Amino acid sequence: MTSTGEPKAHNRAQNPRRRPQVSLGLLRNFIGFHLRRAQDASFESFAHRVGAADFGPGHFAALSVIRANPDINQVNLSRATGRDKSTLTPVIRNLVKHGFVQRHRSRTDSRAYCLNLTPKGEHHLQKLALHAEAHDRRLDQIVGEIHKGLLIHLLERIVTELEHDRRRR
Amino acid sequence: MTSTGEPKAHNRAQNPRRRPQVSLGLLRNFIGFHLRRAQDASFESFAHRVGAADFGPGHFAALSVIRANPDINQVNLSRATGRDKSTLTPVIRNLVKHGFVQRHRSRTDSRAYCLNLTPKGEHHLQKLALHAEAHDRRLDQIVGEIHKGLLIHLLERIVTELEHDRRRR
DNA sequence: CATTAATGGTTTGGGAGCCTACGATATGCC
DNA sequence: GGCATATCGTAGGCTCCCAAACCATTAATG
Repeated sequence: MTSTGEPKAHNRAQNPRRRPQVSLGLLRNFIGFHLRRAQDASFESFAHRVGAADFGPGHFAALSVIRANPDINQVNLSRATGRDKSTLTPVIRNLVKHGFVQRHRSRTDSRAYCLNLTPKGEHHLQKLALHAEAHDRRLDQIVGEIHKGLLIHLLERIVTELEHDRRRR
Repeated sequence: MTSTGEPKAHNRAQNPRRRPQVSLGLLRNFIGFHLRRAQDASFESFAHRVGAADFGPGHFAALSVIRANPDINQVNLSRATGRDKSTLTPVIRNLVKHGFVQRHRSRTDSRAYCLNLTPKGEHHLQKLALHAEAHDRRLDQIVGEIHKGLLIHLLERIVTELEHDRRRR
């Protein structure tokens, strides 16, 4: 009898306002559930490091990929970061407005834009990268240096395999 | 020169409409990024298995925890599933409306509700669990039986450690 | 060429989630 | 008992995301 909704009065005196012990039931062994929890926690931690004044992780991902792929267009950027292209529209508008990204039409395909970092964007990304590295060092510390490679490998396998499933439908 | 935005005409003939090779840059080694991708992929795969007709993973998580913790209240449920209590309000309303969950006021705390599965809810959860187990078996297959325990352990460590950091702020 | 199909980008609509504020009740401390 | 504080549940507002519809342009096919 766990009685998580009906607290017993007698043990509140021994240990006031303690968190009740809640069982996860079936969820306990489900990878998907733990993925979600870990992702939420990681996101929150990163956002806190960067500070609400700056931008969210989405901006960091976009800047990072744009930097690594000069003249990338928005569809390829969206595929690389795993966000829908329509999600990227306001993000990029913001980055351009702040002068971090410069955008010009492709000369070989007049539908597409070419995205590039401005010097200001480079500088901003470097600043963000400091936070991101600190964040990642903390994660390294948690999972252990030895396991980091394995963890990333497993996560990548999950992504590629499930997307492969999806394509086969 | 990767040229992701300016496709060269001459290699399109050799290999038409292939996906351009995009570098992740700094993101490559960031655990947080891969967590997000894996979570997205897992979520999408699960949702597809269950089918849009039924409910999403959030409902499955709620039902699973309610089943494992009779008379649990909404705050404890929200903490166990990692969702804000206000997020749970419409979810629970839905579950009650469909007759999966029964809700009554606690007799020792008239603010709180006591949540329990109805027989119909039990049956529905069992049906969902079949999908969830198939989904999880696929994930087991991807990460390998050997690594599953380690993966879940690492994900749990990330959650507990980062939440510990948060509490120390 | 002309017509059809595919692609890049934006807009719109809806869902899910968080945060804040609030009313109602409970608890702690005089 | 009486007041301050904490807690349970809900409502409103906001952000983020995806999916579908759409326009403009490009590629494929006859």
